[in-house]
Amino acid sequence: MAQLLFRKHGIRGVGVDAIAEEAGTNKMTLYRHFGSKDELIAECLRETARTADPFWRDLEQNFPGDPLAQLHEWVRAVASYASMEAGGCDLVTAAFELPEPDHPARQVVEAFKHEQRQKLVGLCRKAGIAEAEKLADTLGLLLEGARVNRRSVGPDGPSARFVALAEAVIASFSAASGKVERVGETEGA
Amino acid sequence: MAQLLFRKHGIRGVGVDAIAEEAGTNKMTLYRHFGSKDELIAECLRETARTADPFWRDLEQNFPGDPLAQLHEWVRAVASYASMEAGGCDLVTAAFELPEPDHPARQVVEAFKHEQRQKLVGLCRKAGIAEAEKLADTLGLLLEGARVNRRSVGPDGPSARFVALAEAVIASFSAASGKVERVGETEGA
DNA sequence: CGCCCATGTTACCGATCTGTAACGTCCGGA
DNA sequence: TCCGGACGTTACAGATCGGTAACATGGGCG
Repeated sequence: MAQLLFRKHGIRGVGVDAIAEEAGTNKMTLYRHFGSKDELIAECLRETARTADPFWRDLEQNFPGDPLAQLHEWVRAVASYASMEAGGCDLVTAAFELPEPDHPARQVVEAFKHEQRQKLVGLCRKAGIAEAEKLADTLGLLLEGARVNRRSVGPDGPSARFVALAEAVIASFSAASGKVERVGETEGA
Repeated sequence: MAQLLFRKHGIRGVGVDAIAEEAGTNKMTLYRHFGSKDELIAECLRETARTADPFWRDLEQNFPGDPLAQLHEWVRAVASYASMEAGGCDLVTAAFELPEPDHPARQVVEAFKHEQRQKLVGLCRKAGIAEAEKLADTLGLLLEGARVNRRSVGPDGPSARFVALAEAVIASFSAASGKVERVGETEGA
């Protein structure tokens, strides 16, 4: 997958020749299929975005009818998903590296982000959170921040504590929703 | 400032000629001063990082001896700081665009991130927050996520609600610290 | 077999990029 | 006035990149 190359050298730092070689083919075939490097990038991101679908499917399948458990599992799963190095973060990286507002990759990124937010809001709502959108946005930004922080300062920074931080946020929103759960579980420093 | 060009076209999308023209000089002078484009980038980021110093100075100066007020002002200020388009976000962008682990710019980014985290932890501690590091990391990741989200999906996404989300988090940590303040202030959708 | 079409290969174009060389220019200080 | 150092300008080298043209190859199918 070309995403590995993009991650290592940056999208602009990878030539079409390198992509073709990594894909086991050659440049001409790539151009016959995608027409341009920008379209190739967009298709790569579409495929990356699709990796989130089985993720949500497993969530519903492993905890059917228990949205609160799904929410907690969401936290755990996104944290461990490829050590937070893949998925949404690659899309954000692309958005950073391709600032042109009309780049085909940007529509992919925006659609993906909007879709993930909607799913997370729905999960929070079904879990009985009063301020579902507020919690979903908090968790979404926390996750995005964690992924970005990991990429900028390494895996030993604050991103390593994402699960604990997210769980604390969920606990406070659950408490505010009247559902008295165990809150304030603190982990060792 | 070359950061404007970097923001518009990406670091790798801006040639040294363009930087020189924007700086009102020419390429040779830039090379005579910085030696290479990578060093020029690093120096740009160092200067960008320095813009955070007067920010913290103003915080201490406007609310002397009131760390809790400084914490709330921190939230408000980082949200409005250049509409969240500058500062730390440029450093993160650079880290994304320059994946080489030994690039001189990466040390600048890591040092800046670590320094900002230490300052925020200190502020939370002085504000009487029990789990100061936990709150500081939550706020830091929230901010990072908000800046990144704004750059990837535009200013109308979840990043627009950063202040409300951060305030809610601070309130929950304040409540957990025993300081009974007004919590759960909700803003209109 | 003979055809077709997807793929592989090579070479190339034009543009752009980092970085350098050589030379002209100008200004401030002794 | 003279000199030195910083700056400006032009041209260029070497490399890489996106994208294209022309042609060879090979396998599936009638």
